[in-house]
Amino acid sequence: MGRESLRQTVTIKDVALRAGCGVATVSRVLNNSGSASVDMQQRVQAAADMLGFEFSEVGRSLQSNTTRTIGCVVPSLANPVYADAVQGAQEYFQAAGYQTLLVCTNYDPEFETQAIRTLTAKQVDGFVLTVSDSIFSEGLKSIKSRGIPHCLLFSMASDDEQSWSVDDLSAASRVSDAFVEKGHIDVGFLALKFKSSDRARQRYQGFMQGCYRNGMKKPALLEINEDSQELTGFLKDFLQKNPTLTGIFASNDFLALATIRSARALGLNVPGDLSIVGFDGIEVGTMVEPSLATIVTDPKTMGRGAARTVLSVINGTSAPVLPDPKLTFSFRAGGSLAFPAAERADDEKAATLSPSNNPTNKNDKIQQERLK
Amino acid sequence: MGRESLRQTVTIKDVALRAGCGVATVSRVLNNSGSASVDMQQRVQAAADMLGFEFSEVGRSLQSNTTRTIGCVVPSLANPVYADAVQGAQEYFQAAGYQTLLVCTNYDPEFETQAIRTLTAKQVDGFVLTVSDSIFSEGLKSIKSRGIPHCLLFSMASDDEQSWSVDDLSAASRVSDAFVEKGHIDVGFLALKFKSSDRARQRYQGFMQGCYRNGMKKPALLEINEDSQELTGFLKDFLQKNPTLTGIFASNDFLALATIRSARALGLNVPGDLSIVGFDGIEVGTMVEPSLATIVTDPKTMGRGAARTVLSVINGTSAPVLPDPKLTFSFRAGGSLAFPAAERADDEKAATLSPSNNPTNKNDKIQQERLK
DNA sequence: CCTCCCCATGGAAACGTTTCCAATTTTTAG
DNA sequence: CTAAAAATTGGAAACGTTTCCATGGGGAGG
Repeated sequence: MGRESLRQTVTIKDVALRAGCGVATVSRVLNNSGSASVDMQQRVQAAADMLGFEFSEVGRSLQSNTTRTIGCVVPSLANPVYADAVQGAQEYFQAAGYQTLLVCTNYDPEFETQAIRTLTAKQVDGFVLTVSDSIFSEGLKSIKSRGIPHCLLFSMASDDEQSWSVDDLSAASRVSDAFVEKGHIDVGFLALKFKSSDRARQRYQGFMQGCYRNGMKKPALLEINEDSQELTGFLKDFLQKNPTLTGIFASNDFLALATIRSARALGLNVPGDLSIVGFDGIEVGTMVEPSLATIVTDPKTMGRGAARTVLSVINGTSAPVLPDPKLTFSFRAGGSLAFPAAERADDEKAATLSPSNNPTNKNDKIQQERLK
Repeated sequence: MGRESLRQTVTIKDVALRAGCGVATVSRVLNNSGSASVDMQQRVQAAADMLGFEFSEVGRSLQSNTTRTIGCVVPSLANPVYADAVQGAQEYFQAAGYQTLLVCTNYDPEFETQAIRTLTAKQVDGFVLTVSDSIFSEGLKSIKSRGIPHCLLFSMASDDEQSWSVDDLSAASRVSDAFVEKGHIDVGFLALKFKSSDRARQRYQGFMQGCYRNGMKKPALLEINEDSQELTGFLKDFLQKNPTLTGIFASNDFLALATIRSARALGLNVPGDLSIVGFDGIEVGTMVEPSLATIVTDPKTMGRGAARTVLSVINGTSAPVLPDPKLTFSFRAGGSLAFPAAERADDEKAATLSPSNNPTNKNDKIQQERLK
């Protein structure tokens, strides 16, 4: 097509020519490094302005062996947890003069490896990443072996690295407390993409431990892989196989909301027939009726934290202290969790009215504040 | 600190040395360009593997004047519309071998300008952007004047450029139809950050036109700037100033959900005392009770489309055809919109039961399918 | 056996910067 | 006024690629 393929780009040479000096001088003036006479400064400035000159970061990168670019690898932006975390990281990087190269892996480990390889070739100065399996991740291995500064996000860290993440184990355990407080003994765990998510597995494990500790039954696991379209069918089967179940802990809030919908479609009353607890604490959880009982987290702070850590490694400054694991989450009560129907008569009012207006447990709220 | 600042990076020279040949040969072999003997190919391959060589994209970029990187500028990822659009664009770019440099402007025009400048310096090959004002955007001007391939996303395009966006005008007008069908005459418009969003302004204008066409009152405008914390207070004032209002069109779904919550906090019944309609069609809108009446859009497709357009400009291939404006949205009925209380008695059942299970208007659904 | 071609190969230039160093000019001190 | 010190300036190398071009060798056709 009629495309002018040569985008005229004005370089430091053009400026030097226009200003009648050497390129070294232009570089010094425009970077405020080294010395230059007032006259020369003006000539160079004028020439640069006239030509609309901008430094080419590519040339600079080649020379400085630095790109001021960070690779950011997350499973998906469809999950607001990651979207918020990325936003937090990006803002911090931007403020520090770094750009963010984003890749979504769609929870595919192979894709993750490939993406990390590409970003490495692009010479990113560092990485912030959520890997699907921090032990077996090829990409993470390669990053480590090359000694590229990095920080994990929502992934388990081994001893020699840092991770900003929610204490999934404790948080899930806390959920079992919430269930037992409301008299639930027999509850299930529902996860999407259990196989390819460290997080979901951690939560299940923590939940199992908590249930054990609280003397509850070992939670049955329902694992779905497709998008939640057919959730209703799966849920039906699940409930038939586990007829004594009174509650479900879903591994994230969307799944929890979808579960509420599916439960209703099956003619069940939430929380009367089935209590639901989510994980993540997305905002809409407070807007729905009944409000969603959930673990609330602060993804933006996590993202920002990971960004801080990476930059501290790059700059050789001291790393920010990771938050106390116990403060990385809090439990938010909500109308979706209440006493099972049999014992429910006298609690109905309290369960459906009070949590929706003031859903946050006071202690937990304080914790959450201190995290920021 | 004790940081090994020199990350040993193995270059093409090292490979050449190891393989006992010139750098040109290495380049040819590893790129499969030009010819090379079988023996040489093996030696080079072996050397490269042994050293763990990867091309430096920086060196390549300098040489080829191409970075295989696209700048992606959006207001925020906190809004799932943009998050989805970015994800769609990123996936398409990734598949085509391009990386995505992400910047969130937080709706700040100055920041937007700055970000575009930075990305330009980084020599991105193209841009996908949502600008806050497509007419006055400094950044957009500079992109155009430099002739950098770009495509707008959710922004009004001038004659000489392309934009993948929802037809806000028609969509908002369609909302007025929905209101009037349910017997509303006097409704308001609620927007967040009205000033700095093309979109909100377009929607208001379309809504006004639609209301006029339908013989409704001119919609009152409530504009809030802070995050929705104090929405309840603002809403109270607004309703007191406009006591005859029976419905509110919120400029996005989150705002709509927040409005429902605030309305309830004020003791109002939704939709009985106040009907609410949103915009965007986020998924949770179908999960809440009452389900949210809204305009549904397909941000991921939009993002992917913008990506396609940009790449077509870069490659000089023919641009994809933009979707018919009428197919960029559809109206989804929902329990949050019903006849006002006075006339509501006999519609109550239909309004609260039917839409929640099968919320999509049939015609609109077909349109939506064809958009993909 | 002699040409002529084609294939294989490597040297060197170019891409846009920064920075070292040497050369020249200006300033300062004595 | 002179010498030394300081400031100013430009040339050139280096960063990691790709690609143009020249060189040399081997095979095919005569």
